[in-house]
Amino acid sequence: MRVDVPHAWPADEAEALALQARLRPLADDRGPGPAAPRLVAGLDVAYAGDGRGVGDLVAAAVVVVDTATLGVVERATATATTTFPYIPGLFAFRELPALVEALRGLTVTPDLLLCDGHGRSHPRRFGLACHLGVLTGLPTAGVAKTPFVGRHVPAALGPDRGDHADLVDGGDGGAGGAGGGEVVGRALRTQAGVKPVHVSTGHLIDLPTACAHVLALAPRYRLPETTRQADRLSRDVLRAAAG
DNA sequence: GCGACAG
DNA sequence: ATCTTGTCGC
Repeated sequence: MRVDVPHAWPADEAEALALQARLRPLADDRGPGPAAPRLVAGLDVAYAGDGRGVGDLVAAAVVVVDTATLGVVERATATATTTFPYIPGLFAFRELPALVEALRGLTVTPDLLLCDGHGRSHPRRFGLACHLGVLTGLPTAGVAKTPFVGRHVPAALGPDRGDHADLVDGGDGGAGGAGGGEVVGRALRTQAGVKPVHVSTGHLIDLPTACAHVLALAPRYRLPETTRQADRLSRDVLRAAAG
């Protein structure tokens, strides 16, 4: 598929922050988004070296899954060298170049992109998933393994598969009932008795819809099949490219 | 000033 | 993210 990056890539933190401010208004929070996406793509990046600095070899992978069968429809990968360090809140500038290159190798256009990281649950409401949505013009959502911005009330999250609790940022001590605050995502239990994943919207989809798709893609494991497949593929490619 | 901090 | 031993459980 075609993906344009119509601007110079940030060279430092200040430029990255400025770009986020410029692109943030372009992220569309309106839903509902795709009600029954046929093709959902999972994206992930594997690192060699310490994984935090510049000059590290990385491998990006995109795996498109057919939601009707959960079977793999297509896979695409790309290797690159990092040009931006790992900085919480600026994660996209580290991973996007390789991910965009991998997406360009796709012959089909996914109906939804699921990122390994956050979308709206970000300090400036513009995490990787939002950024990738703006660049591709496709619906996107973030599925993160750990919380970033926003907390949920522990007691509000049930133990069963499908149980969920809002991730609230701001307001009273951080996880609020009536003290205001902003809902930036949702802690979603994809497997009974297992630690939840953190879902947030990226672009052109609403939170309930995003959670429904993530849950459907995770019938057996904690992480959605898309993410699992992309994670495995990126590691395989990195291993083949490095050692 | 200090701690926290997606992958 | 990546580096790793052992351990519990299906």
